[in-house]
Amino acid sequence: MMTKPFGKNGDVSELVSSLGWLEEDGSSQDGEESPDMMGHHGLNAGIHSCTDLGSEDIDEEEEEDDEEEIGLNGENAPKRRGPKKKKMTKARQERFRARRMKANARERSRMHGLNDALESLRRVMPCYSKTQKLSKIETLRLAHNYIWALSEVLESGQSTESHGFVEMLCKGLSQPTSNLVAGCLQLGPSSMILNKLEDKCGGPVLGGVGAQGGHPLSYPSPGLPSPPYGSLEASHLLHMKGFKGSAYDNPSPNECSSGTPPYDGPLTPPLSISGNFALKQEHSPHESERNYTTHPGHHAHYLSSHHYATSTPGGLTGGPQGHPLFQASRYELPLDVAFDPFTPSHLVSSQMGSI
DNA sequence: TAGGCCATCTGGTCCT
DNA sequence: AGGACCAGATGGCCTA
Repeated sequence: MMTKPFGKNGDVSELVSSLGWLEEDGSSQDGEESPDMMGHHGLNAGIHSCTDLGSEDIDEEEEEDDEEEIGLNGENAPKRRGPKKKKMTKARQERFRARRMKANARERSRMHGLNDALESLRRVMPCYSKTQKLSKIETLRLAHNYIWALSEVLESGQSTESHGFVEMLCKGLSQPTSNLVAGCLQLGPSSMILNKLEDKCGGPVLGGVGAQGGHPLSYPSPGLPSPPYGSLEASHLLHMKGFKGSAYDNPSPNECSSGTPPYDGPLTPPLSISGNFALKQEHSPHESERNYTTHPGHHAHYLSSHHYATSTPGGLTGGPQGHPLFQASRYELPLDVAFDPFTPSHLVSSQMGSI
């Protein structure tokens, strides 16, 4: 397992040793579940945790000191005052290990449950592919956008086939994910919007297009750990170009300027979840599993070399030319990618009905 | 090689 | 006391 020496975060070995993690010769007790794993953590955490653990077991120490206590300082060492120095007897080590292993198993199980839930969420996302999984963060963002977009549909009656709908879905997503979503939607180019945006912003849109092959609507996102996060909020696009009456008339605090956080926090959707969605319902429940077989050749390569959508900066257009929503007229999708904005709706509507 | 994403381990905190 | 939840740390894997 993880075998990393102490020292990166400070000298923990002394602390560990004082607690009995190390044998007298200083070697680690055991391998996989060795408590020396604590040394991997920050020094502060390590210190606190170790000392806490020490005090925690003081009670039982009384009963075991007799059996295995080893004089660390030798026979002639002066007796120390104050609280007894904690020693990790073998029995305690065993108990600790058992406890820790149990906790680890629980934590694993918990995380697996979380991942299962995330996978369930992926399946009801507008764009689902078994092989090209959305990353966790992208899944959550897309889910957020999806709810938001559907709410907007209810609120304004906007078509789910509009560019705006896709733009809502893509808001704040990484370029690859945006490409995936837009590609799945099979939307044609919309250079008009792009051009107008460029006019407004006085140049290539936020450095996203051309040279770096970024999302035409993307802009730098210094605050986020992940790559090209940040497609320009759809509302910015349409609002500033006078798309009155659209779903994007809601004011946005952001303008067409640099430095705007790509995922600007709460996009509180209108809470219009009381009724049923008036969406296309003709898809069978299994349609989300259908395959798109547009360009199998490319797909094979794509699928073999990309696991997560977010790890494909070139996106589904397979190149540096940017977002297919505006720049491509055809899309290369993974073989098993399944998208339509309506497929999940049968799930949504059925679930909404119970609300 | 750097960066992104992930699983896992771990200790702390809170709750029952 | 034990479990759930959380966040930090770490290493592995993969891709550009």
